[in-house]
Amino acid sequence: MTVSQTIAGANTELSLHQRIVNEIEGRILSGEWPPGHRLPFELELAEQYGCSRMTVNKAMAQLARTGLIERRKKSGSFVIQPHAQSAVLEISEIKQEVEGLGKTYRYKRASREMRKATSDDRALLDLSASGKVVEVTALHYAGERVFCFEERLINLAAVPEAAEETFADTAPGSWLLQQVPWSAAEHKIKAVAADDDIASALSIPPGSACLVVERRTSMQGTFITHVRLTYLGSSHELVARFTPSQTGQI
Amino acid sequence: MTVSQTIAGANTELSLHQRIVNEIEGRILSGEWPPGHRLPFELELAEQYGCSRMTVNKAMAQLARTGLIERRKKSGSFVIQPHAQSAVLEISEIKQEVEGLGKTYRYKRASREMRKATSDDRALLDLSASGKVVEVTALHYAGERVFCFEERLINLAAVPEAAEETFADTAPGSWLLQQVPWSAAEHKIKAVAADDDIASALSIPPGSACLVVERRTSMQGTFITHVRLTYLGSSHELVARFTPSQTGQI
DNA sequence: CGGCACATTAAGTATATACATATTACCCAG
DNA sequence: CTGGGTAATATGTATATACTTAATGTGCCG
Repeated sequence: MTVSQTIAGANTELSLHQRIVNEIEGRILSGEWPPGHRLPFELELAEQYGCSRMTVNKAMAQLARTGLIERRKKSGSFVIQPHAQSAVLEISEIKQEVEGLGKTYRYKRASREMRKATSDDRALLDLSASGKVVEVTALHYAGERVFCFEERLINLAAVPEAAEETFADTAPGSWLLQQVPWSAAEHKIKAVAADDDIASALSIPPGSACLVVERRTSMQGTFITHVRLTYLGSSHELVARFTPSQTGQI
Repeated sequence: MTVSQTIAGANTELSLHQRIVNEIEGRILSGEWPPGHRLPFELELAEQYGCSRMTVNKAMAQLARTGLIERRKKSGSFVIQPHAQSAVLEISEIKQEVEGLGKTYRYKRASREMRKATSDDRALLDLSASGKVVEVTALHYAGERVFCFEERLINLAAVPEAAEETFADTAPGSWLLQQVPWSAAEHKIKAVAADDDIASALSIPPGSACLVVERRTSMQGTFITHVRLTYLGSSHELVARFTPSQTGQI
């Protein structure tokens, strides 16, 4: 431990390039360096911090990846104009969500059907050829109350193992996570009035406001599954957060 | 242009460390390297790619930041267990949203009031001391139709300039973007049935399902503004995407 | 046989160096 | 004054090197 480290205090045990990131981020967030402002050149910062250009470069590259600055050769680095607000939406599994509320979770399959893909199915899964699909509908309970109604389509061409699975006891969401570890997903979130089917499934009056989350999961370009989750509207909310520094960590 | 570059084809003009990121990402996404799998050591990868350890390190650091792998000294790097799905929700300004639909955008202020913060206001903005706030309600049109109803609170302690602004012609959202360039935000998304006020503002029958987005924007710990946007439910949907590679880019 | 010092290993950080690339600025010829 | 070629410049990428740090394993000695 050198003397300078002891003096530094709080910021100790942070790498230099991370400290540079933090300080620049602070200046941008505080408005000291407003959008459009040109930050010092790498060599200038290197001199200020008494380090090499490579170290500064590492910091600047990180800031550029998180979208706080834009870098132009020969011109320098500039604070970016805030465009669209983007926020990170954490979509946890329903079981965790329910247990997070302190309720006991229960799963109940309502129906399961295997069939040749209809034109509706093909639209939802972006299928060109006519393959087979499995459709599962299920209920997720929080305590005695229905929490969420699930309607799911699984593309059998992508997940042939789904033909053997009844989903009587396992929720298709967590089952699929075992089969297909990582994927890209596309979500649509909307509010709808409950139709008669949904109303009876959720035991609410027809016409009630419900939050609907539709997710389409793909892997390497082909769609695996499409799911529509219908929540009892007033009792459920999604939370999304935006913090510039963690952008990296989606 | 060397011969090898010409042969490479599609992947040309990608930096080596980015190519390494892509290939490893592919193996993880395809399931070839399942969660928990230990990837080759930096030195092994360096040899495979015929490059230095630094280059591999850059790639691995990026994968670690995006949350695809976890790195442990002396042990190696491991594919991470899939936790919660997180998706990036792009929340653009309403004007852009409307124009993206090919409709003409129009803004109309409904009311504006400056007052000492009530206890409700203080709860929404996390105010401890009793300061002043401005409350603005406004309508956003898409063509002839109301698209969205806005109810906004602005913390005057954080943005004193708001006292002088009437918001008769400028939407508070875009105005605030000028004043407070960068910030963190927290969103809640839910479905509600329109009460009488909302119903008359949006000219829909009371009880209709509406999508509500509530956003609380903070800077350096203090809350700037709270806004509730009420959309005509069935006509509007939010879209969120998850792609592992871009996690960095919020 | 148990515990602790020490060596080993893999990643983390930082540096100097080198060359590539994109873009701007400048200067000179027409 | 204008256009185009060229030099200067800031970032981008890659390398070899060196030292640090944390975790794991090993072996020695009481």
